Amino acid sequence: MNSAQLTNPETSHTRCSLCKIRSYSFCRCLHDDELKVFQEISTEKKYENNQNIFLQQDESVNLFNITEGNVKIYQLLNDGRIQIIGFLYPGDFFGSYKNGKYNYSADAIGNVRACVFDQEKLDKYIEKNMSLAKELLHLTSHELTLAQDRISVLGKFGATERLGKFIFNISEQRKRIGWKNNPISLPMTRQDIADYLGLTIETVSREFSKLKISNVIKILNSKQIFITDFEKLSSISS
Amino acid sequence: MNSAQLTNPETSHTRCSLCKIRSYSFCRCLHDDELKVFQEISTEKKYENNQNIFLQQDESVNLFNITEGNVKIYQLLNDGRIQIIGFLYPGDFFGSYKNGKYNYSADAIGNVRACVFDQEKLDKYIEKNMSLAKELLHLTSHELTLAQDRISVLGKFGATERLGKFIFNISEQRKRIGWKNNPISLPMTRQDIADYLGLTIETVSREFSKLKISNVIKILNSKQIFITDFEKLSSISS
DNA sequence: TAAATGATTTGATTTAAATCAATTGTAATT
DNA sequence: AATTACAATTGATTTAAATCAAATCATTTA
Repeated sequence: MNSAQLTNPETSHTRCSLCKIRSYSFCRCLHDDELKVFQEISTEKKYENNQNIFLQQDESVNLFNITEGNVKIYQLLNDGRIQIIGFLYPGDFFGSYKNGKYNYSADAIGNVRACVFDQEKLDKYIEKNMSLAKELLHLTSHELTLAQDRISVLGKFGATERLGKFIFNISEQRKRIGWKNNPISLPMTRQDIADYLGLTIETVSREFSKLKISNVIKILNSKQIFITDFEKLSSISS
Repeated sequence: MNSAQLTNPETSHTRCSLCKIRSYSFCRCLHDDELKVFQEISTEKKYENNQNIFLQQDESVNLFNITEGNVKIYQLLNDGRIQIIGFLYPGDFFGSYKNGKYNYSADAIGNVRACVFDQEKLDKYIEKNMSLAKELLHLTSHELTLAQDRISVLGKFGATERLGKFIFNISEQRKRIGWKNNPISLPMTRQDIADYLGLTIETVSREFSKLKISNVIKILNSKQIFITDFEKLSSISS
């Protein structure tokens, strides 16, 4: 459950240029010649299902970029409650910090590969590459708008709207990264969804059943759902 | 309620160098010689109480930096509900956007002065100034951690914890910008606090009363509160 | 000063979601 | 196939916060 594996260094000289998710990732702004230098400052690591990537209280020394699989980032409140901040997908980067500590913990959902950057090295590289600095600024700014939208969802939406928007957003996100967006797979558990939406597992389950009964979705199995009525789903999601 | 005033251009050549809040603001990273060029790309505007600064559906052409007063940024949901994303103070910048539109609306609370930047001009300036680019990246990244913390509050905290943390945070923030942090003034209305905390005005009012009865705070008047027991307030805020 | 308006507080009732409890479903292990 | 363990669903009850309603307080205006 610990100690991630490094990929074979003999193949790593072409790692970035072969990377399938680069066009969704912050490194998309780099030219081929820049890429050769850039890939020297990161290594690819593998994580298995439920493996912890870092904890909130850890010294924040790395930044991560998902190349394969899903990651959940979450805050543990001091009485044990969990709030999942986000589910991350290939191309997403994570590892933001406050006062030298990470601002959340991160766990792998399923098998995960990620580019791991040393924060100081990345910082030095950014210093010499304005386009990367601007790309990171725009991406972080975009992350901020997503977080702000989520504040509205948690502050004002009811359970039905929350789950509706959750499913709708996942479908949109799948389209964006070029995956099939109809039967969609939900890699996370019901408990994870509940901890993400600020609800309990029972409420989430009931809301899934309501969506099923009102013919908005079909539940193929607990991790595969088919959206029957996009129109209705969209209107439920406010 | 509209059309903001420009300050006298004859005094503006020293505006940035005289600016009292620069040490809390993103422009703090600029040297005196850089400042002379920098202040050419912004103008200072005044807004009065409740005046709208921009709307969510507006084309996002400007970025703002508060020099005086308070601003609330909020999202209007399509059925009229309001979620206040944040209360902003001198030194805070705002105006983040998604797809060319602002991601929220912004109103003045009381009298406000703000530096107004043309987004394109600022972008061009950033291009030539790496330290400003990095400062903005770090600041945006910090904003993101604050938004993530707020997601946890709205997802998992009850009414008592929410108001407790709200008061506690304001006190901390006042300390940070060098203002007195005990009798603290709350420039916003109870309705605003409710819309910020994802509660109703009645619940907020009841929670204020509970804090008063349990001798955590004294309510001097509805907009001035004195914190009697920081220890207890801190523990309530989880 | 009185009237009027708006903001805030307090009380009574309702409701959406949490909690408590049991059951069903699914996958892994022997 | 039976056993175990875990995940998900469904039902009954409780509860925290919303809603509905009225009273109080503060500020502006006549």
